[in-house]
Amino acid sequence: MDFSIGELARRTGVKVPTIRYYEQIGLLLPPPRTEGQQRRYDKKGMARLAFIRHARELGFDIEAIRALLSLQDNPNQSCSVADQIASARLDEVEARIARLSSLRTELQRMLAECACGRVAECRVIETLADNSHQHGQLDEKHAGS
Amino acid sequence: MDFSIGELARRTGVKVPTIRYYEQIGLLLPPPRTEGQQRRYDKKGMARLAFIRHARELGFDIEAIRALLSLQDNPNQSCSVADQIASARLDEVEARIARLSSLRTELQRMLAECACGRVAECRVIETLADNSHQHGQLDEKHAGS
DNA sequence: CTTAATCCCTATAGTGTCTAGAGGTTCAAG
DNA sequence: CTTGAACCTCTAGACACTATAGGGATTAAG
Repeated sequence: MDFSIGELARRTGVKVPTIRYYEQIGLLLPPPRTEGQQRRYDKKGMARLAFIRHARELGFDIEAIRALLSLQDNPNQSCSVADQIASARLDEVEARIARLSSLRTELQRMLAECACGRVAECRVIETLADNSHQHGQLDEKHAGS
Repeated sequence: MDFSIGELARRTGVKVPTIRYYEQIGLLLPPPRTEGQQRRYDKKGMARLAFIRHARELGFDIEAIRALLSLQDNPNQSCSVADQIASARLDEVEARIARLSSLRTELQRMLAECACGRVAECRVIETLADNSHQHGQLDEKHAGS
């Protein structure tokens, strides 16, 4: 009914050192140990790790996950905070898609020219170098693998 | 017509030490200096930096940006080289768009289904806690801030 | 022309999120 | 009871910044 860190890694797809790292930074609670100091996990620990992994996949940063976990831990409060976190993330994702789409168009244009044997006149910089940018925070800095 | 590093930082939203860092790693060419060794930038340098910033926001890593800039820097290089770089980047862009689109879908669904009541019924939390997900690779590792 | 405030310089060290390695210990299969 | 895979801690490295220290340059006011 309980299993080692390697088994947990296999079941969740999170690497062993990463699991230890999450424990170190307090995302995972220290699990019980065997006599020989090896970690033993149960279903609950596994669910928590799966939650973290899924959230990381969606691009939430560690602090956002910490917040989401604390909501999960006391489920009697309103979920508007969770909503807020998720919709902020959605906004980011949508903005990103829009920009990537215009970059895609430009790269396609350059490739099309190239195919015609013309020396591509590269406008990648102009594509993204619009000065109508907002100086918001850059994010997704640390989306994990 | 030319301006200091601080002014450039203000205009592009890239922090001063980051600009110096980009110069150090060769993404930005060393600009001319004043008598007193202070950097002076012009419009062209600014466009290049704005481009780098946007590309980082979109999640390109430094090496990818180096490749994109090299398209810009030597427009006379053989079409096949440019083609290779551009199409590799295009693949990356399209993969990124696909990934973000599915994130968007999932985030939208999470939010739509959340009646915004107690956390206990919160779809956002529930969706993340759902352990029936596949163990795909995490990506977007180097999305910029 | 002096002075003070503000900016800039280099160099080094620290951050977050992992990931990899060394060197040693524990566990489970046989 | 032996052996080999898996575990342990600790340290260091990768990436892309970010902050700090200690000092010099530039600019606006007086």
